[in-house]
Amino acid sequence: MCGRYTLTAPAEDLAQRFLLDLSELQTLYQPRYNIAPSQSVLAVTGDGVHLVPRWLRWGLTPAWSRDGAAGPINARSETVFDRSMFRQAIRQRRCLVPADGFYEWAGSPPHRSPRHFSLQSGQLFGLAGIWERWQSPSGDPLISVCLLTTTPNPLVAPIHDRMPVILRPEQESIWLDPAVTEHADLASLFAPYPADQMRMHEVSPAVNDPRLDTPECIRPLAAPASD
DNA sequence: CCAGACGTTGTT
DNA sequence: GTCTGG
DNA sequence: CCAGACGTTGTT
DNA sequence: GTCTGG
Repeated sequence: MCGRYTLTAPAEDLAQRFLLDLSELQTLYQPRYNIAPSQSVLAVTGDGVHLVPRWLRWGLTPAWSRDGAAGPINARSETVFDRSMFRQAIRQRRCLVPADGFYEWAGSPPHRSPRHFSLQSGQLFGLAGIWERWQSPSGDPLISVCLLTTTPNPLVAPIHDRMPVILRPEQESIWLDPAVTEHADLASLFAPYPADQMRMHEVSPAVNDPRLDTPECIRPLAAPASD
């Protein structure tokens, strides 16, 4: 699945890749090496014409929530159209969550071993997300987001049995098109991203602590000697 | 009909 | 063990 | 996802 | 709000 990710690119690259206004982005954006659930994350939504950046809480709080508690951080793409909790959002409130890497943990406690996955090109990519708005009895609306997951590709499979849905650039306009609401028109987007275009390396368990948010999080562990 | 849940992951 | 917070 | 708290009363 | 279970 996807419970941590990175967005380390400079604001200029991010603005160019997702067609966002740089000056608007710069007011809140800073590179992140350890983005965790419950935090405010950058998402890109579409109104059919423009791309709109939003800062959303990671952990979906549906409109009918009584207390506004954070909900699921992931939704299974295989069943997202069937679940009442996601039904409205998957049809009407899809978004991209910009990232340039994500973490998965291998093994069982107390020997869990984190890995960082990214594109071989090093480029930014868009994770498939859905969002919801919850209105507190008194106060500002809470807007939250949830990331879709799918089956792992051969690179991820040895580490985990799920991986996030990564959209290819040519799929992004379909994903963000409000006129598209049918499962049949979106199901093909949920395929695992090709393994031969991705890379992985082991990182320090220091990334376990969500308070650490530095380049150390993505630094490859020294590879074991091999000759 | 009403009541109550509504999600995923991983681990034991 | 389970829930909350980041 | 992992880390850390998990409680009340009364006092400062 | 919407779906499932009784």
